[in-house]
Amino acid sequence: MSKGVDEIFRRAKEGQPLFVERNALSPEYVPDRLPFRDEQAGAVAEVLAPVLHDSKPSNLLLYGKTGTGKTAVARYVISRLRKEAEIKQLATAYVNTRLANTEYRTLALFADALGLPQEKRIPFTGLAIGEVMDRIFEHIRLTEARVVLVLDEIDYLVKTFGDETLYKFTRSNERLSPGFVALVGISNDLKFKEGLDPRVLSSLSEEEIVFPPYTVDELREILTARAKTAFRPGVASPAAINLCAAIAGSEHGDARRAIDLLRIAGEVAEREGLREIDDTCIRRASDKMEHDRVEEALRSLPIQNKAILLAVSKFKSGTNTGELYLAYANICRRIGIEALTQRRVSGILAELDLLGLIEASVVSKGRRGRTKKIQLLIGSEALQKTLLEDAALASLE
DNA sequence: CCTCCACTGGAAACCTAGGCTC
DNA sequence: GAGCCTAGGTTTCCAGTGGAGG
Repeated sequence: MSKGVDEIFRRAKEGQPLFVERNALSPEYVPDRLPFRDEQAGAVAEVLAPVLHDSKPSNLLLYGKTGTGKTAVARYVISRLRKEAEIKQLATAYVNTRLANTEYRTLALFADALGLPQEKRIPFTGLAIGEVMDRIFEHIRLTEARVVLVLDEIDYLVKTFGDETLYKFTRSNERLSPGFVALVGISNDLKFKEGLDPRVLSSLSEEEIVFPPYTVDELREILTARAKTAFRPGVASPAAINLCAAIAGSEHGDARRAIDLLRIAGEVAEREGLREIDDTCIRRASDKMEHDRVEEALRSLPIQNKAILLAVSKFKSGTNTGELYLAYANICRRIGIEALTQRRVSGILAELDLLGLIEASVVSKGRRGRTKKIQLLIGSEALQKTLLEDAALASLE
């Protein structure tokens, strides 16, 4: 055991660090220049420019698939805007509505970004949505704040909670003058406008900018630029960068994935004590990303979902809802937790399906009824190993 | 063509944990 | 402290259903 540790330390000491600026490959990093996005950045800047003359800019929608640079462009332009702006009351906020997860928390994060005074702070639960809204508007009115609010993954907000909140935002500005709230919406979903109230739509999409996916060539150039700041010279060869760009490019030009891949490949190479990133590192990084994704998903599951998954893993060749429920109830008994109802278990199975951990499709077996056909999509050994790390399940050894 | 199984999945009610105001 | 609010997970109830076997 200790030999392995020593070995790792020895190698780490001998090998030179490959990174000089690891941050340049982190997801939050906003580079000085955004290659291939000059046009879009310029367009965003043009829309927001009126802020500099203290008037409210048009609301704006940014469209494009994941990893096409929407968020980066928005952040980039906002940071430049802050630099230029002489108005004291300028406030900018960025909220990712999917990460915020609920309407309430989206508003709470927005309020945080505005810096509401201590006694007006939004607690993480307990207030009516309307009350939160009132506090925010009240604050903006009192401080005469000029606010640019970026709502990332706005399609998620609308899809799950409706467009009520957006409607209120778009209608609030009369009351706030001379302050205002300008919205910058970011959406992955090109069709999300269809479900929107026409009044919201016309106000929200006063301006629209579309972000096309990156081509493999563009990805390559982006990676080359990032690699130059991130690594020592010679660490990331053109061939290595090509491969990263190709792997990510085959998944619809997602720059975020490409950058993650390169960073992780660099970490793999560093740990191995290599001088440069080779193909094997990249392949392993690619596997690791997939593996981490699954493991992370497993770990963060509630205990009931874990018990259900564990029950699924007992059936080598698939099972159905009724049979699974018995196995699950048995596990619950053994670890001493209350079993959920079959209705709920059925719902959780659908959630696990959505996460890509199992496949649960409805099949009809004629006289023998209708049920979900359930199949594990990941290795059952790895799954059990990860799940049994949970103290509550450990007694199943 | 009809039946009837073993569920599915929608709807509504309920519960808990948190926080508000008075 | 009472009585109100919310989010989010769960239970209860139940009408609905695809298709193999009759």
